[in-house]
Amino acid sequence: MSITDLTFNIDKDSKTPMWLQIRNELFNCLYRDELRPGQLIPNEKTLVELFNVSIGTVRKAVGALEKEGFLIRKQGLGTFVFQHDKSTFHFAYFHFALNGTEDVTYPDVEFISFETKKATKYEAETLNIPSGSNVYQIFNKLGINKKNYIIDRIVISQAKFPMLTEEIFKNRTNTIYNLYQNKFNIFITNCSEKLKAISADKTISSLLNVKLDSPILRIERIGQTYHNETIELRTSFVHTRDIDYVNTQNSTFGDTF
Amino acid sequence: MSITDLTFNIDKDSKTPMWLQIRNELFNCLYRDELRPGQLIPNEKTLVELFNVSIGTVRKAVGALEKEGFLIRKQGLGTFVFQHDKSTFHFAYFHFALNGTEDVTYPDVEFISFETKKATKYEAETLNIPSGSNVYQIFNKLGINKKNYIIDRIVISQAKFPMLTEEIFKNRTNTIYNLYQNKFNIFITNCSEKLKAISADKTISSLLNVKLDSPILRIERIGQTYHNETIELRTSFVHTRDIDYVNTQNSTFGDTF
DNA sequence: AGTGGAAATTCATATATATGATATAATATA
DNA sequence: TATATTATATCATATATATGAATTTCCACT
Repeated sequence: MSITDLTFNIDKDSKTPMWLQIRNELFNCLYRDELRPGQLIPNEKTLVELFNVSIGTVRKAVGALEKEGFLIRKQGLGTFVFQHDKSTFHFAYFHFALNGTEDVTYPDVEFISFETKKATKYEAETLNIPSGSNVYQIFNKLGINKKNYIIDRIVISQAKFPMLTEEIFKNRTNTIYNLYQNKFNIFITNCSEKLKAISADKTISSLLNVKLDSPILRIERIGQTYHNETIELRTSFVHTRDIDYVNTQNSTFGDTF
Repeated sequence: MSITDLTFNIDKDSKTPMWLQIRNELFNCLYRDELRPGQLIPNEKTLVELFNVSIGTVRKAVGALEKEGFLIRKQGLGTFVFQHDKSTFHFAYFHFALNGTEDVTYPDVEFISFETKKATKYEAETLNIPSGSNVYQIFNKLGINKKNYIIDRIVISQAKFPMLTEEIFKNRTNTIYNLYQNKFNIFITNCSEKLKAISADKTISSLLNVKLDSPILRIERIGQTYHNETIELRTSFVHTRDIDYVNTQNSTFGDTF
């Protein structure tokens, strides 16, 4: 089923602007997977016919989704659905820079372990799965310039990643979100992070090679899909002696006004 | 000197689009203070005459500055220059939420101390002032629901805030950035934060009422103006037992692609 | 087979114009 | 005077259209 076979009804008299209706219809196509990551979407002329509006209105709708990051426009080529990739990963979800710099460099990732276990109460609640159901728990070690600073613990529902094995995970040739996207048809669109300072326990101190009770930055990240279904719970334990968690907010505004 | 008295030259043959040229001209008016915080800018028709372009081009330029947060459009009223205010502060620069919630509430602010001192080497470098020159150092205590969780230490150049006194600072009726804006004509437009986990020293532990060596989240925030002149160095020491530093990134992207 | 250039495709910029929505100001009316 | 109505100003949405820029495709020519 191609998107050009669908019919869309834009209500000219609705109180929501036509461009927003079109933006929402396109968004739903992304959500319903009628437009897949990396795919070329119909050109502007086709969209004009599909939605029966003028080209300016189509451009406003597509422009909105582009600003939101769901679409990528390329002059002379076409407009594409965003996809997770090494090139797009870079600054999107990795926030660390060496002391005194602002440069967020690509981390070295080293696999530690992959296991199946029962979800804790918190994990089950967060992932919105039955209490005690199976989850995969994966540990990674991340570093910069050959020095390890971060332990990543990933928890995902087994039910949502049915055929995932340690081999598949380890042998991926791209980012983890790219693996979710390409092998499991799960597309992470937004993340929320909560940071605390904690003391290193025995496990963390040995993994990060720091003293017991050293101050550690703990990041709980929740990765969600288009409609805020929580897919991944990722906890990072960071030794911040040599690196900083960097958060730059340009301009005058936060989330909303 | 009103902006309507100025003449602007938009080069129709330039490789930079006309809308961007207009956006930049308007931005420079903000930067040069020809358009001041809170001020109503000329209406679209006037801008059309001023720049000698069509209304669509003007709207694209203004729209860009609106997205960047420098301008606020109000239908039926006009377009205004953004200003720092209690209402705009709320989510912009305060990132903390009580455990288990996502709600970033307005903090209680309690004044601790105000003093003049010589800048340390790091402070002088960061603020780009001569080593050893005078700075104000201000301590505040921030809390939520009557419980204090955060110690804020503000360092600003005395030279840039010539007549600032403890009284003026304490008696402000709005946010600190509003004080900078209205009394000192200094407008903070962007912030960059660097976070680390550290151990509470004697001072911090007593101020935050925690044990010595408790894990503390330290945030170094740099506040800058339109053209990235660093104005303020603010260090927050946060007891994160009951609160989280929250960082939500909607959509798929970080700073850039 | 390889190269260069023209053509086609697609998004980007820009103009001109009309109508609608929203907030304020001015006016008329009770 | 107080209230309701009308007018005005301003931004928002939408259409129609023309030209430009970037990229790929294709074809003629060597």
